[in-house]
Parts: sequence; C-alpha cells; structure tokens
Amino acid sequence: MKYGMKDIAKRANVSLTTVSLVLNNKESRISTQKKQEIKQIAKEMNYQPNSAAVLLSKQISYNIGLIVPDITNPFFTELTQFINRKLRENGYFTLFVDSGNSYLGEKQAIQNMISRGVDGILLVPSSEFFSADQDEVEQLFKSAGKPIILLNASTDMDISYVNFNNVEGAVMATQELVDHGHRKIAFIKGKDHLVNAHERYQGYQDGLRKNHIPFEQNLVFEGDYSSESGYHLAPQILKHPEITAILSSNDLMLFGLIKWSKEQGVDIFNRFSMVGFDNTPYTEIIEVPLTTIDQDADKMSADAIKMLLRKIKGKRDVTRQIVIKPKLIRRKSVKFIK
Amino acid sequence: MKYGMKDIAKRANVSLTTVSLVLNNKESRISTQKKQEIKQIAKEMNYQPNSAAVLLSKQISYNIGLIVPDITNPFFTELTQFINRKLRENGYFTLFVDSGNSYLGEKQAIQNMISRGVDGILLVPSSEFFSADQDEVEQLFKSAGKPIILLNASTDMDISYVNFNNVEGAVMATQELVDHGHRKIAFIKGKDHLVNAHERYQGYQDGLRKNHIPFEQNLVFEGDYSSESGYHLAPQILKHPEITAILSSNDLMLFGLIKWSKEQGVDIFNRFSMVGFDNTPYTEIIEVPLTTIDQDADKMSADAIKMLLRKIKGKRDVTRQIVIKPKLIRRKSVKFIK
DNA sequence: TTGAAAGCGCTAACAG
DNA sequence: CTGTTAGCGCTTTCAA
Repeated sequence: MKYGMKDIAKRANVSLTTVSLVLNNKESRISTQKKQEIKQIAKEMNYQPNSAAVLLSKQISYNIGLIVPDITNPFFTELTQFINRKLRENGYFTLFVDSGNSYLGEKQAIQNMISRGVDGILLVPSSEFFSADQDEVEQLFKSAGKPIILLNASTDMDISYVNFNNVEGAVMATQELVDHGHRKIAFIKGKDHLVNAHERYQGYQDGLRKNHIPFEQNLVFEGDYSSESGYHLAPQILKHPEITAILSSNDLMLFGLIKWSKEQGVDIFNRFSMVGFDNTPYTEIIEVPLTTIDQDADKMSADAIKMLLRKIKGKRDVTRQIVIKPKLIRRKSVKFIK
Repeated sequence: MKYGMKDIAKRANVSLTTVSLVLNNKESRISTQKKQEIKQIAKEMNYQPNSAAVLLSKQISYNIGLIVPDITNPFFTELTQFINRKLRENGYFTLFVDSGNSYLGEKQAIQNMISRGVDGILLVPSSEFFSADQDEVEQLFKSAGKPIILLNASTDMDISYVNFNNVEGAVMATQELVDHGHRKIAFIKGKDHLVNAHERYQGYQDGLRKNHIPFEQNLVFEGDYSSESGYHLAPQILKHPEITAILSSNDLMLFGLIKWSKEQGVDIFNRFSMVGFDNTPYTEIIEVPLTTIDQDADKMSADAIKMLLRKIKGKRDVTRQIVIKPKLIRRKSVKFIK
C-alpha cells in the first residue's frame, strides 16, 4: 500500500501542513517531540513523496536530462556513468536519452524532457546539431525555459558550454608524430560541421605548419567518428605507400581501421604509427596499446554539472564557457620512423 | 513563454474540457472544424503538456525505469541503447540509473523511481542483488506497486524475468575447447550468488563431465565480472603450466587478463586458447579476435519490454519467465592443441 | 505553534 | 455537443 501525507497526518493527529513542514525540515516552531513522532510514523509507513505533486506545486523536479549521441561510444559511456553518479550525489535523477546521433532525436528529447519538468539539461550534441538551422536551435533553447548546457562542443550562440581545447590536442598529437620523424601523416577527420572535428583538423594543420611540413589534401580522409567509418576508410589509406603515420580524430575510427586490417591480415601496427583521440578504455587492450589524446571526461562533466546546478539555483549566471586542456597519453603506437 | 491548456481554451473561446478532449483525441462530438482550429492554436503556441499534472490525475507517467549495474560494461551499454530506443518508439521515456553494482544503489533507484511515478521498471540486477535478504527484496518489489522485470537473471522468487540459458552456453563453450583437444581448461567464474555466474560454472562442469574429463578445483579462478578482476587473476593462472585453455564467464575478465599480459610482455594468445561470454564489441579488434558465447541482448530487451508493457496495460499477466538460447561465435582464439 | 484553504495543470465524471 | 466541477498529492500564505 502507498501512503501519503494525509495518512500520516491522520495517524499523528495533526494537520497536513504540519506534516509537510516537518518532513521538509522547514523552519517552524513545532515541538521537537512532535517532529520526532511524525518522522517516525513516516518511516514506519514507508512514506515516499509523490514527486509529480511536488513538481506541480514547487515547479522543481530534481530531474536532469542527459542527451548523448551514442551511448555505445566509450567516451560517452564514461561520461554518462560519471554524470549519473554525480547527479545522484546532489539529489538529482537522470532522464537519459540516446539521440541516435540525430538532431531530430535531440529536439524531441529536449521537448519531452521539458514537458516532463526537468530542471535543466546536459546536452552532448550530435554531429547533426550544428548543421541544423541556428535560429531554430536558439528558438528551441529559449522556449525550453530551463538551463541547457552543451558538453564537448563549442558554439557562437548564446549558450553555455564546456569543451576541450581540441586545437591544442591535435597540435600535441601531430607534434608527437613529427618528433618521431614522421612527415607523411595522414589525418582522419570527422564531419566538418561538428566544431570539434573542425578544431582537431585545424590543430593538425597548425601542427604541420609549425614544423614546416607542407599540408597535403590527399592525406586527409573523412569519417564520421564511428568505428564503421574507420573500417571503410582503411583500404583507401592503405593505398598510400608514402604514409607512415596516422592521426585520427578519435580512437573509434582507428578501431575500425584495425578491425579491417585484422580481417585482411595486414600488420597495421607495424605499417603505421598511430595516435587517436579520447583515451577510450579499450585502447589499452588492443594489440599494441594506443597513444592518444586524453580528454578528461570526468572533469568536463563535473564542470558542466556545477555550472548547471548554479543556473538552476537561480544564481543569475551569465552564459559562460569553460575550455579544458587535453593531455597526451604516450603508449606504444608511435614509433620512430625507420 | 510556456502555455497551458487554459491559454489555448481562452484563445479558442472554448472550455478547458474541449481542449483536453481534442488534444487527447478522445471520442467526442466536437466539430471537425473546431478540432482543427484547436490543434492549430496548440501548435502555434507550441503547447507541451505538463506531464506532472497528467501523471497526478491519470497516474500514468509514460516513464520506465532502467537500472543496470555498470553502464561501462559493453553488454549493458548495448542493452541500454536498445531499450532506450525501443521504449521511445513505444512512447515511453527512460529514467536511467547505474546502480554502481550495489544492492543499495538498486534499492534507492527503485524507490526513487516509484516516487517519480514510473509505470514500470526494468532491472538488470547487480551481483549483490541475490545476496540481499530475499524477504526484503520481495517486500521491496511488492511495495513498489508497479511491475518490475528482471533482465539477465533468474530467480525462484515470484518475479518475472528474461534470461539466457547460461548452462547451455557454457556447455557449448566447453565443448568447443574439448573439440580442439583441450583437457586442462581453466575456468574464470563470477561471484557465486549471481545466478548467471553459477549457471555458467555449472555448464562448465557439465561440459567436462559429458566428455569424461575430471573436474579440477584448482583450475577454477574467481573474479567479479570486471576487467580489473581478470587483471588481478592473471598471474595466478599463468602459474599453471598444464593449462592450455581458458573459459571465462565474460569477455571483460579476459580483457583484463590480456591487458596484464600485454604489460608483462607475455604472448597470451599463443599460450592459451580462450573463449569468453557476451560477444562484446571489442572482442573483434583485439589482437586475436575472441571466440565467445553470444547473448542476444536485443532479443532479451525486446522480450522484456513486451512483457513489461503488457503488464502495464493491465493484462493480468501472470509471472512469466523467458529463457533465450545462446549462440557460439567462432573467431580466432581457439586453436587445436599442439 | 498549528491549521484552513487556495493553487499547481490536467482529467473525467456529470450536467446541461 | 460543450461546459462545470471535483479531485490528483503536495506546498505555502495567511489566519487563528
């Protein structure tokens, strides 16, 4: 059986108000004795507040929406786990949606979440997000009426976000390769409209320039961050005998490449030096552990949550953006050129 | 600005009821014209129903709770993604919680979800779940007052579940190894109280017996399904020169073993034939692709959802259990003994 | 120190 | 065919 405040009030011979007051630890001059008693009864009856009712009257749900493009991507998996835990520690619950990497999915998710009364939303935008009509997006955000924060993305729009410094990361990665004597470095990029993809591409070019290595368009290959796309790109890359190293916009695409090589019996690790992006966990168990750019997902999440909770608590926080420094993790996939 | 039914009613010069009726597509003799008009206005005002209010009056939230022990485990990741999508297709939203593999986490999650008015819960129990007091668990389920279904687990309690036939899977795996000439087969088991772990252990023993191979207690090692536990078990296993093959209760523990070997420079793939459990995606990109037992997570999820929605819709469904046949996926980690 | 009552946005009898 | 009204469970102002 499910009991409500009314039942407790009856059992304790007090009014509904009294019960509400003590169960919410509100300032009041109710005798300590009565307080104890009421709390005791509530416990006995296994009282659980009906949050729909609370939401309706307080307009606070203690629910936060989380939208990621693809939970299957280990980087997002870790992020989700961390956010879920952190939110719970702060008394919030997670409404989770995997947008299926589509803007439509994101839009529906946002509207649904708002309709469900979330107090705020953490959005890791898909690659489609930024190719959607900017005005529509801003409209969507405004009409939500609740704070929404972007993770793992930057934007010119008047929206708060926390992101990594992707340019810097890619420069570091490129430098690492150059330092090992590589000059013909292939780059696997993501779709252009994704700001992160763009920035990593930018960093790759900057890194080349810094070292006076000419940029060659035919050494860049475009995937979509999925393992499959790396898989499909593999044969094209292998066609270039001059390439000695590969920098990939993320680990996953490298995994696809590796899978293909495995199937074809080519010794990819011997053929190329490689560095990835994301420091995805499986990077450590593959044949030769991958050197990669670590994006501290936990820090990003923590910052985003802090920001969101501040906004929720009504601190008239202006739009802010946080940019986090990436780190190079050296493992075994980069070798000196022969 | 956020508009409600009242605003629409005012704008359309009709009563609240009328609006509610047409927006919910209820049987009514309201002129088609008025219906169109109202819907039009609703669209213009970007009306989004307040689901707290709906829930409060209808007692239906169209929210389903999903609890998994560890979203980081690729098997659960895939499950989560599938469930999330499937539920959305059915008009439901997912309240997600990573229980951190603890019974306390699960209990809190359940209570929280109920308090938030979910219509039902899909629970993938942690390894702690079954070591909790059975009576308390049954009590918890009863007091929830909403249908709860177990995934990836079996139980004697009066609870519906869908699970794989783990015994059969483990027998198949063992047989595969035996068929390749192995007789000294190590087994990495999970914690005993987890029924699945127990069943896989059982299957391993059955498989041995069927082939008249004596069971040896000192060839079995206990982990907890995490990659770390495999990592820690590695040195112990390597101490046994007689072992030629390893059957692991899941892929993850094998991954841990591989990681350790990598660090120590031992050629683990050459040393042992191995078969895992779960057909986790990364199984394909590691040095030598893993032979494993495939558990069709999508089928399991689909069955569980179907079952749950039936219960929610009030079909007085009795407690039912579904058991799914596993499949052996042959890759490269099993070789004939020399 | 405590209680009555209005209201949050929507649904569903019941009346008209 | 459409409107009135009484809740759903809880919070909060105001009064006692």
